[in-house]
Order: sequence, then structure tokens, then C-alpha cells
Amino acid sequence: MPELPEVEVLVRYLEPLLRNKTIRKIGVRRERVIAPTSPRQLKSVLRGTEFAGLTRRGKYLLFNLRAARTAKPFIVVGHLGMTGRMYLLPEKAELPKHAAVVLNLGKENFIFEDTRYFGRFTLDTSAVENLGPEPLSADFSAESFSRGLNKSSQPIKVKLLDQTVVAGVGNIYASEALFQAKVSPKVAARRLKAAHIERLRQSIRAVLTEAIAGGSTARLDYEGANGRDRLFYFGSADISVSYEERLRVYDREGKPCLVCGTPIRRIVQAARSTFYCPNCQR
DNA sequence: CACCATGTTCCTTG
DNA sequence: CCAAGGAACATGGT
Repeated sequence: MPELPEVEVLVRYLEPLLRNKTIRKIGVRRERVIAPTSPRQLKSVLRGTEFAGLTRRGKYLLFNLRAARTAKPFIVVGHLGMTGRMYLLPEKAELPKHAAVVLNLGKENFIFEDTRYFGRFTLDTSAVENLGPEPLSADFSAESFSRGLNKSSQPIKVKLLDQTVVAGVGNIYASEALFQAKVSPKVAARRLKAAHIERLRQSIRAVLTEAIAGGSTARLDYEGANGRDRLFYFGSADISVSYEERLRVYDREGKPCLVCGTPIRRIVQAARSTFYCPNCQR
């Protein structure tokens, strides 16, 4: 699931479901995802606390909690890694195979499921402190973006994945933004002209904004153990258009560019796939 | 068996 | 100390 738009959609979906609920029991089924917090530490800190709110920073979820008695606020940092999901299930429902953390809220359980266990649900907030500006905020200015790029010899596509330059862009939307801006993924970040940087900045914003409006990309529904779908589509988000259809270049190797018809190319940069149109992006 | 996957961190090298 | 490149993490799909 995880780039900024998917996390944003998830946060909006979960926030009203969690607000004011009390954590009664904490189950840690995979210690790696809470590291460096220990299971006993997590349990002693979380037990009896209430969800005060849920926000997002880059691809991270920030669970704002307050101790019931003292009302002392603190934060749990969540991250979905590559395959993480978060949702509620009835207390009696069978837990999914890869449930990493389970919080009992009374009649329902909050589930953090992650097949690859690359995600996080931890008291350690250090990862969030090194993030660059939020791409949809005024902090992500032309000056800030230029500063983030102008010293780097790395290809711009690779640099867009650097979360200290701008927070929340991942492998899919990096290709999408470059395609929309008509910027080659291969050009060294420091070689980009001001006009290109500005076009790319606007495209990053547009692509992320559109994806949030689209509701979600990867599906947020959970397939129950018995094969029945438990739907986790949210609100009035329009899901009539599929994930693949909303992406204009990602995963379209060999298919015609939607602008000029040239076959889309796939290359590997920093061990990740990049998709681009060799004609439009130069 | 081979290769691919929405991410981050750690280690090495220069 | 910094930048860059690559491996590692862990599981599943095709």
C-alpha cells in the first residue's frame, strides 16, 4: 500500500474509527515491527491509553495517544513498509496469518498486518525527524526543492526517493511525476534547470493530489481467512477506476505512451524499476 | 528455479 | 563527516 496518497487515505479512513477508543490489550506477534521498542515496554506504555487522533507525515502514520488518567500525550509511529495494512476486525474474528500487532479495543481489534514485516509500529520517533518537507504544504517550495537537488549527482528518479528531499514520494509516484513533468529519470539531479525543477515540483503535487482524490491505489480491502471479502473502501471515494488505469506510466513497459504512442521503457535505477517515455521525457 | 514487488536501514567504499 | 552504491530484511506472486 504505501506511498503518501495511500497512507493519507488510510489515515482519513481510520481516524474516526479509532478516536477516543481505549486500548485494553496489546498483542505483539512479530517483535521486529516494534523495534527498538520491546514488547513489555509497548504494553506498559499503551495499556489503558486512548486514541486522541491520527495524522500523517510523509509515509508515516502518527498515532496520537493519551494516557487515560494523566492525559499525557505521546505518539506511536506507524509505517506500512511494502505490504502493511491496518484495519479493524471484530474481536472474535480470526487473526490473519501475518498479523504483526493486535490492539484490543473492546469489541474490536485494531490489526497491523504485514506479510513482509518491513513496516513499523513503534514508540521510536527518530525516523520522522529526518523527513523533508510535506509535498502538499507550502514548505515544499521551489527554493527548498532546488536546495535538495542541487548538490546531487544521482539521477533525479533516485533522488525523488530520498525522503529528506521531499517526504512521501515512492517508486510509483516518482515515475508518474517525472512523466507528467516530461523530465528524464536519468538526468543528474544537479543538472536540472530551474524551469524543470519547478515543473517537476508542480507535477509531484498534482500526481499525489490526484491519487488521494482517487481514494486509494492498492486495495485496502482485506480478504478474510474464509475467502470472503471484507471491504475497506472508504467514504465516497470513487473506486470505479482501477489502480492500473490511474497510473499513466508505471508498470506499462512496452505499452504505448498515452501522450505520443512510443513504447514505454523500463530501466533499473538503484535496484528499482523506473518507467518512462523515451520520447516525451528527455 | 528465476525474477519481480508500493520501503528503509545498514555497511562499505571513496 | 558526507555521498553513493549495494546488500539485507521477509514473504509471496507469476
